[in-house]
Amino acid sequence: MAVDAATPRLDEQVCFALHAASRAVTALYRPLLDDLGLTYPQYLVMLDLWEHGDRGVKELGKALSLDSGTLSPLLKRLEKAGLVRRERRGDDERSVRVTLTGDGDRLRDKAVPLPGLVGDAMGLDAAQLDELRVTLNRLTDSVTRYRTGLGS
Amino acid sequence: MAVDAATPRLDEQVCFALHAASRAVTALYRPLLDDLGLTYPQYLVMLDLWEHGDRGVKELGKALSLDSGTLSPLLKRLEKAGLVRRERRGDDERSVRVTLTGDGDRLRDKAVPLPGLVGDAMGLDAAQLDELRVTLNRLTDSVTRYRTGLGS
DNA sequence: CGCAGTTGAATTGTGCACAACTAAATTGCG
DNA sequence: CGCAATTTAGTTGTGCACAATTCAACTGCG
Repeated sequence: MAVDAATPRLDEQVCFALHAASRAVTALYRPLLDDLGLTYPQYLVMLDLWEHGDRGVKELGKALSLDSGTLSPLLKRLEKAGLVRRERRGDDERSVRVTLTGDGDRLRDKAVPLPGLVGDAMGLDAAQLDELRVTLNRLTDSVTRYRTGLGS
Repeated sequence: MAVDAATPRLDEQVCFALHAASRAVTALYRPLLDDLGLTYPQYLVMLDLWEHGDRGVKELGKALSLDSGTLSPLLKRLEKAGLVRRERRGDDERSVRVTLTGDGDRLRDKAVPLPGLVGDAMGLDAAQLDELRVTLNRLTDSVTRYRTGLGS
């Protein structure tokens, strides 16, 4: 074999395929989310709030794997847009509770059709999408465990 | 069915699984790439240069799906780190040729083991990784075509 | 009670992603 | 040739990702 046989090739890297796919999907969402006045990460936060209604910053961070350095300014922008309220909890002044406003709650209706549209554009059938999601979640779990110490 | 049956659920979204997986893999690379003095996007650029040796900014952008707004400052940082040279072409002064320096070329050896390490951490066997890569590339193509006009 | 240690959010700083715009070089057409 | 249209990088501005730090609020232990 040639000496450079081991040189990593860009188009063979799963990591690059992952990176590219993620950016492509975000780019597909962008014009749709523009109509709702949201960015993609803001949309993920709203999805969580629509589902759970009432969250601490810490809880959001855990659900989305984001830290306060990302969430704090993002939540301030959502607050400025009138979609959420942020208030210190009475029982623990350290923690901030994030709540949907009326506008934030109503925005949900406009968001309902998005996943269907995006799913269609992916060019995979329901079974393939399901399998992909399962595989990606396994990969994320595995990588995260690996990364956070435990070797397996 | 309940009125909220259609509310998109975060953990059912393929887009979120993609986003989370991509960030988890980048986070796994980070400490490894720190040893090479590279960030993950810089590593992708170096992969392309190790493979092709000599590239215009435009070519890099096409290969990595990045525009000059991202690449220009990134390439300047690589130049400052002594890994690449940037020079205007003689025959077309608009275009900038990016070349590896000796240090940039030598760094390749240190990068060879990375994909193997990361592949292991993903917890999937070779066949699953291969299938995942193919599926992601199909998805990216499909989404990109959809996004850039042609409906199919 | 008092204080060390922990926890939760925010801030700061670096770098990427991308849209919108600028500016220079080149191409091609009348 | 002369100029409009195109091509190529770079710049500016906004927002996300994340490390490192700060600070206040809380907890628990002596």
